[in-house]
Amino acid sequence: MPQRAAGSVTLADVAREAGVSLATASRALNGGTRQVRGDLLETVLKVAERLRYTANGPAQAMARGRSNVVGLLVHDIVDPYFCSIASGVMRVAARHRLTVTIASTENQPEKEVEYVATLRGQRASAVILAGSRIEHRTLQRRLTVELTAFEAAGGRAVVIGQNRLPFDTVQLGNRPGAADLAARLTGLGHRSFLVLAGPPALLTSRDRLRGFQDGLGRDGVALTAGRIVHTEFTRDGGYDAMARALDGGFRDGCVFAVNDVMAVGAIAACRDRGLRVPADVAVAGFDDIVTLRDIRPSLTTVRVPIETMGEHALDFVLSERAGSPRVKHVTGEVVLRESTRL
Amino acid sequence: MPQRAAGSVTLADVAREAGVSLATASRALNGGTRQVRGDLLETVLKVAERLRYTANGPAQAMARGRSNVVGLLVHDIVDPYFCSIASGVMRVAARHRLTVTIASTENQPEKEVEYVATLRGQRASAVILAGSRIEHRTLQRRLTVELTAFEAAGGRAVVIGQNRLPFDTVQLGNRPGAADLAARLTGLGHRSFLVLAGPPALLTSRDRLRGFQDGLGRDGVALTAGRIVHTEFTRDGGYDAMARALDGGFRDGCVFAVNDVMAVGAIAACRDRGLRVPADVAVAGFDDIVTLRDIRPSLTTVRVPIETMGEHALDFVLSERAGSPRVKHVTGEVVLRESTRL
DNA sequence: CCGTTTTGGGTAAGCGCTTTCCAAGGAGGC
DNA sequence: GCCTCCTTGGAAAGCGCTTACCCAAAACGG
Repeated sequence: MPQRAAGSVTLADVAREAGVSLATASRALNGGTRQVRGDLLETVLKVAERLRYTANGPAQAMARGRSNVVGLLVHDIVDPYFCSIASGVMRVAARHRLTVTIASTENQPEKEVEYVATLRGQRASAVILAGSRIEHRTLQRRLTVELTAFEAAGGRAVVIGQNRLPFDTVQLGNRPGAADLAARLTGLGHRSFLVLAGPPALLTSRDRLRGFQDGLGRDGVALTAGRIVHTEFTRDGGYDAMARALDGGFRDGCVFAVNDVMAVGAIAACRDRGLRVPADVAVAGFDDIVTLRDIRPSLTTVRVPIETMGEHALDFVLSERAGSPRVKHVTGEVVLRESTRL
Repeated sequence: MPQRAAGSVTLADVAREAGVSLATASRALNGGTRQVRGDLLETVLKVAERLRYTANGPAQAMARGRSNVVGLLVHDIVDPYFCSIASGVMRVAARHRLTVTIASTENQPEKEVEYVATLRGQRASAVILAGSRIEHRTLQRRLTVELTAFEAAGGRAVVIGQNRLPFDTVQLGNRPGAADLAARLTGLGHRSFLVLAGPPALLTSRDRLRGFQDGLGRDGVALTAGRIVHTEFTRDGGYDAMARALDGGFRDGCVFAVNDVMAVGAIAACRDRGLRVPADVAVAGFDDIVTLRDIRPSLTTVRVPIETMGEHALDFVLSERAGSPRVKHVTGEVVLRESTRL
């Protein structure tokens, strides 16, 4: 048996000191609906305060069969997109005395399954998947199984991004957002396009690419296969892909990088090759990352209410479970800036 | 009593199915030093696998008197500086099967005390304070009391930043770093300086300011009080302070913003007033935030191994407690780039 | 070949809470 | 004034694990 940790005050101490039973002390401090007589309540609270009592989280979690932990799964914690989601989640969580634990898959989607299992073990009250879904049947099926087990064990699962899993989802309108962007760019007079897309399996990237094609198609502009470059979903991915395209002879067109950090990489690649943006090459991104608003030329992009998405996700967690999975739609808004001026 | 959560497999289930006692099952799956006979071990592992058993975290934590949670306290999770620290901490944590919970004080240092208390309640194995210490006797005393209680309860406390609290500390050489920067800037020929400092109480800001003054002093350059502007430790703070300085007539000098995001704000303010950097105003920052490396003009700054600091912090957590607080020194390195070219 | 260690399985006592169940007392209703 | 209903305190049964302790059997030493 572990020795009693020194200096740790238990509920029993408070109860004894206050001259009430354990049950009463519990009800006074962390209880639910049951009433406690006014004077007793006050005494207990006062004693707890005096002894600097803090409830033992694990013990509460065990007795209740549920902890107050919300797990947030991201692909990369340094990516400002995920930071913003985390910020939204944490702000709402703090208001409801929930603890947020963050785990990063480091861009290995198979780790999601593993982390959900861990969170199930922790009896977490919810798990929020913030990373893009991917096109991978086996993996997504295993994830569904694990998430179902998680919900069966009493937790809540919420997905941010694509509505591909049978759980409450905060869905971002990637496709319409990208279509709008395409329309605005053709409206500006652009006719020759290049898309820097992420890994082919990444749904966020696919949707943005497809939406962009939708938008171009409506204006009768075609995007040939050669004008789609797949790369990493990162700044360096954007840089490399842009560099390759330029070395392959691409000039005088408009580049759509499927996210802002890739767009920043693309601009850097252009600059390193002596090309001016937007004079020689126009560049647009997606997300409107706040940290990147000071990039010059300022980036044409699609503004996404990222923090709000995190807040919505936690709202799902806090609300009653619905009969069937709910979807909260969130839309982006095109912001034209210098990087695509013609 | 909470009803038994459906679909949740307990260690007892595994033991029964494997035909061994609870103790043996426990020792086979999560046990410490005690040996389990080979065949039994194998059976237990196989059964656990088949039943998809996951240990109940809270129960383990309660039985052991300690959870495997590490709490990370930051001032603002969207700030890339803290993201990088979190990244370093999480990378090491994942290797040691530790769970990281992040809490943001939202720049209200008094919340630190509160969060440490919560973590004590969670029986967290460690708490890492990542935000800058502040000059505030009462608050720091209360924090020390709380952290001492935390360690008395068996946890580990680690501080990143200034060595002001009697706990293991990863100390960043802000003062020498800023002094080096000052030396290099005077070396470049700069003679007229302006410092955009953070809130007066923030030690990170104070140390960088003081170090900068040290460095200037060695080269016989003085910094008058009028040339120090206090502002928020953020991008917008940098913008506002720079704008005020320019409106107050500041021209033709070198601006040291005590961190990179403030420097970015300062550059934006210059641009908005039609001033060129570095031709009209030179600007330097501190931190070398990766996300900001694509800002043009590229930023002269002091490179800080931020992720490494997070890693060191967790190394402290993982190592044995020493007799007296240990300090790991980390230094910055000046990187001259375009923004201060003369 | 017997006494002494060592090895390793099992039993059961907690860890610090929550919550069910029971009982006692008070408030109303007739 | 008796019965019922409501309120609220307390006793105690867990929640799912870890581990101290016990004990049988194997290993070892002389």
